[in-house]
This record gives sequence, C-alpha cells and structure tokens, in this order.
Amino acid sequence: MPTSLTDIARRLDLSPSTVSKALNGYRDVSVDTREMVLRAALELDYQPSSAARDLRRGRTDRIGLFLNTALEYVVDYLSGIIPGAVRCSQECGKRLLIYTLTDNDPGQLLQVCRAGEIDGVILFSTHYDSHTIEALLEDDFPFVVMGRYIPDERVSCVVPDYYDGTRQIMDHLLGQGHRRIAFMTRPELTTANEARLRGYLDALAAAEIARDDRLIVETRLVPDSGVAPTRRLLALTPRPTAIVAAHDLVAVDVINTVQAAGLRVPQDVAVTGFDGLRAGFRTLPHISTVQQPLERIGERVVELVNRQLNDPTAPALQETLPVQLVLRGSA
Amino acid sequence: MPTSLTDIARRLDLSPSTVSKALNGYRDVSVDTREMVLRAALELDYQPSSAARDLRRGRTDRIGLFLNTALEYVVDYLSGIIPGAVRCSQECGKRLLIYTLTDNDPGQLLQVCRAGEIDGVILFSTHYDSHTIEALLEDDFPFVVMGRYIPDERVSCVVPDYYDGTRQIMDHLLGQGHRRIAFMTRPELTTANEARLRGYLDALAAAEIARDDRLIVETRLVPDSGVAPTRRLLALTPRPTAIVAAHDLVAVDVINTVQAAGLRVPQDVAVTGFDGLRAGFRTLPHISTVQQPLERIGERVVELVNRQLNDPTAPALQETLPVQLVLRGSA
DNA sequence: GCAGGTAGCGAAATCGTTTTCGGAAGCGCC
DNA sequence: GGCGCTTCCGAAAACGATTTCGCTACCTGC
Repeated sequence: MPTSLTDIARRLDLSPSTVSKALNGYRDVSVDTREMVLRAALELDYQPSSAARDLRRGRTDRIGLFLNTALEYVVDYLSGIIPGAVRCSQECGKRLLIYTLTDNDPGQLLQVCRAGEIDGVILFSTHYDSHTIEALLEDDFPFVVMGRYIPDERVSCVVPDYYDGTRQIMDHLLGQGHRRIAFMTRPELTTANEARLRGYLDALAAAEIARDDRLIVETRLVPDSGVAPTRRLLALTPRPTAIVAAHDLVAVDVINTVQAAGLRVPQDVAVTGFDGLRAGFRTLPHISTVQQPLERIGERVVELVNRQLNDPTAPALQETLPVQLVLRGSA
Repeated sequence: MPTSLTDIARRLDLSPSTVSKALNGYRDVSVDTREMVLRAALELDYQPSSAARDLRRGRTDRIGLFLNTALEYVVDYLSGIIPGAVRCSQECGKRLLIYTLTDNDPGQLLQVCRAGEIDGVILFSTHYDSHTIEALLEDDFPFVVMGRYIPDERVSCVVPDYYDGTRQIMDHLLGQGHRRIAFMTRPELTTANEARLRGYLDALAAAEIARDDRLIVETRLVPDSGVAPTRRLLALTPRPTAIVAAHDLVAVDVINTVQAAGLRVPQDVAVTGFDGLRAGFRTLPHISTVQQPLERIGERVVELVNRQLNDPTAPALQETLPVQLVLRGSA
C-alpha cells in the first residue's frame, strides 16, 4: 500500500534501477534526474521497504539486544547502557533493537538471529547459557557478551572491573578506620561475584584483618532482599561499622533498614553499593557506590559487534573497563 | 549463508513450493513428505528468512514500541507494562519489539512504520506530537496511544483513571482526618495532570476545605526534584499533614526529605505516590500509592493494535482502566 | 471402460529492492 | 570519419520465501 520504488519510476517515466541508484547516491545518474527522483520521493513520503532491501542486501543494519523477563534488575542497568549503545550504533549506521523474550526462552534468540532479523546481537543477563553461545559461534553470528566474562577466547565480552571496584571500596572504608566490614554477596557463582568476593578478602588480608564469616551474607536481587540480612548484621556484637552491598538496589534496602533501626548513615553504619544506578539517588544520603562506566559499556559493546560485522575474521576481544568509586554520602 | 528453503528442497529432491507447504501446514502434502521435510529442517537448523517472508506476505507480525531517551521515568513504567504486552502479543502470534530513537526524533518512528518493519505501533510518553499522529492516521497505520487521552475519536488509547485515583487518595486522607493536604503537580499541561488536579480540588470542595495555593506545588521528574518543594512545604505553618505526590519517584524524594527533617512517615506527615512503580518499595515505609493496572494496560494496548490489524475498519476505542489505592505504610 | 473426483506435487509469478552489465548517445581527438 | 571515452540509463537477475494454478496419477462408481 505504501508507495514503492516502482511507483516513483512509473510516475517519472524512469526505470526502477535508475530510481534506486538516484536514491542511493550512485554516480551514474544525472543531476537533473537525481533531483527529480528525490523530489518525487519526498512528495510521496517514500520509504524503502525494509524487507525487500534487507532481503536483497543480505543484511539489516540492525543490532539486537534481548530483554529477559527478569526485568527487576535489568531495566535500571539497561537505561544506563542504552544512551551509549544507541549513539554508537547510530555512528555505525546501525539501529539498536530491543527484543522481548516470551518465557525467557533463549531458543527465540537463535531463531531471530537465524531468521536474519538482525546482523548481530548483544548478550547479557540470563542469556549466557552455553548452548546459545555455542550455537552462535557455530553459525559465525556476530555477538558480544556484556557484563560477564566468558572464559572462551572466541567470545568477545565487555565487563567492568569488579575486583578493582571492590578494592576501591574497601580501601576507602579501611582508610576511614573501619575494621568490622560486612560484605553482601550474591548466590550465583559468576565470575563477577567471585571477583568481588576476592576483592573483599584480599583487602582484608592486606589490612591484616581476620576474616569473619558472620560478616559475609547472601542477598538476592528481589525487593526487600536486603532488609533481613541487614537486621541480622545489626544484631551482631560488636556491630559492623560498614556494609558493602552487592548492588545499589540492595544498598537501598540496607540504608532504609539501618535508618529504621534508629542508626545514622554513615556515622553509625557506612553503606556502599555497586553499579552506580539511578536507584542510588533515591535514598538520603545518596549511595556511595562503584560507578560502572555504563555509557562506555554500551558504546564498546556495539563497537565490538560492529567490528565483527566489518571484519568477520577479527579475533575476539575481552575488555575490562575501569570503574570508579563515587562518594555520595552513605560512606 | 544460513540454510534456505531451497537448500532443503535440493537435499530432498523436492520443489521449494512443496517444502514451503510442508512447513506451513498446507493440506496438499503427503504425511511422508511432510515428515521428511520437518526432519530435514530440524537437522539443518532451518529458520525462514524473515525478510523474504515479510516481503512476500506483506506483513511482519511485529508490533513496535518506541523508547525515547527520557529514560529516567519511562523505564520503570515500561518494566511494568512489558509482561502484559509480551504475553498478549504472543497470544496474538505477534512479537513485541522495542525501538530506540536517536535524538528523540519522531520522524524515525514514521520511517520505521512506512518501511514496513512493523505492522503496528504503540505510542507513549513523548511520541504524542500531533504531526506523527496525523501522519499515522493518513497512512492508515495501526497504532494505539498508551497513558494519555487524545481528544480525537479516530485514535485509540488506553489510560488509567487519573481522576478517580486522586479521588481515592484524597478520600483516604480525608477519612484519616487530614485537613491540610499538599498536592504536587507537574508542569506539563496534559489531560493526566489536569485530571489529577481536578480530583484534588473536587475532593477538597466536597469536604468543604478551602483551597490554599501554597499547598499546590510543581515538581518535575528528575532526580531529587521532590526535595526542595518538600522542604518548602515543611516550613509552612501550620505544616501540611499529608503530601500527595504526583508520582512514585517524587514520593521517594518526599519521604526521604521528611525523614531527614526528623519527622515520621506517616505519623507526622503522610505521603502518597502515583503509578505503583517498583520505586515504591525502595523506601521505609513503602509508598502508599495509586496502582495503575500496568500489566492490563500492556495487554489492552496490544489487543487494540491487534484489533486494528484484524479489522482495519473497526472504530477506534478509548479505554479508561480502573486504578486502585494500595496502602503500604506511608499514608 | 469411462467420467469425475481427489491427492500430491511442481512451475511460475510475485513481493520491492539492489546491482551488474551492456548499450546508446554524445564528445573530443587524431 | 573512425576510435575511444564518458555519461547516463535500462534490462534483467538476483535475494528467499508464499501462493495460485495446473498437471499427473490414482481411485471410485457406474
């Protein structure tokens, strides 16, 4: 129903080839013809059919990113990533698309890739299952993993420096004289969580403070998940003077719980987060946290996909991006 | 590069037509042939080229939703909408896609629609500019507006009942004996904000309480936007005993500010939000708010798009969905 | 045996582009 | 005038699916 290239051709008594070339900036079209075509295209609100164009060119100039239904966490993170990713894909002449998965079924990701709806894909969050990665590798389909290190030299990934971030937090707290520092970890056995725990333990060791397992607690990323663990920590004697949360969202719970117990943040208990999400501004005081370079991650991840698109033989890159402690009041 | 339908045809010594028919459940294919084809398709990881299929069929079975870069607010709202929208689109045999706009340029929305990348589109947030709507109407392109009422009988929209929600809040507060109730509005002149303000004023009038303009303040949706207005409200004498925030995110600021001033929520100052976003769980006490039926909105919006797809002559529908006050502690 | 019906398959057109290739016209130059 | 070179344009072949239509067998019933 919308106007097609042949419509324009008929109207101007030209061949479709010429019209196409005029629109695509080929040099073997006279200036007059080109102008005629462009004017007609504008008048008719012509927009090339993406299906036809994609089919013929064998590519779509689209990059996909799949949203799983664990939106709780993902969405805050994404909103930090997106501006960088969008800007970068625009510069590369691509468009960034976000797909929604029904039932969290990673098979759909493969379907979309194999159907040629997108040229490349960004994997993150729960889409790391090794079967998907293996299949993408086998198909030679360009992809980059975001936020998690994959121990396979064939896969590109972009991760923040979890270890160093935790060391920065610990050095700050230790520098402030804290000696009883609680650490909240997460139950998943990921390289990220492992790196954070290692940062915590190494820092303690460097400061010659004995590890106290009562100060190491688990929290999950669901609402209020930080409340109960915090209460338990506050009940300890001696009470910890600082709590290193696994995540900003958890830190919000921690701060609220500490304050509800009649204690002051940071005077009585210092609290730190991780990631640097917007949630960190939703408490008073705001959360001192390790800021991930979210925009930069978004940029790099798209750049790496684009790199694979331009040169399929390029070796995979595994990048660790520096993070930075930002002190906003809670520690 | 991926296996195509003709690959399967050659391998089985069949014609492409037969293979296509076998895969699409046509009845003029023998059971044996069908099984052969299905097996081969599975073995070869066959996935039909979406470009070719879309081109031929003239539709994509995709519905688009555009993300503007005002992510701050949008993202929390979206994460509530998405589950319902995804479920419903799946039931309709469609897929929901989220597009990212560069530069917030609504022209891109029209481009995508005209290019036939999607069959229908959901408009929300800042994509309401009348030019876009006018163009979509002219193209007969299916679309539904979400979250804002558009005074045009040709456009379908789904909105929560802002007026009634505010009345519910006010009735609750008045019932608790509050007489000095502050109201936070937003600067944009939308039907939503107007409906809320009307709800506030009508409730006051019904309770025979005189309007006091010092109690009506403006807040915008940026971090900390609620802090300064709250301080001003708390400095009034007599102090308001309740604050009706324009939005959950603002209510978070309000609660934090009230508590930082050494006052208790809700005993000294009751606070209410609006929308029922996850942010409402990030304070202690949690926020009493007007819960929008987010999942339901997502569902209905997709259903209405689908309705237009199935019957292009169907009249537009303008739906107001009921909202519900949920008391979580802050009021 | 023959008409009519059905089951199973393939040929070919089609969707709207892009891109290669060749051809016609015009020009300059010897 | 002939040769080569540009400039501009069109014909036609793709891309990979869907869908219509017709054809061949075979079967059924008389």
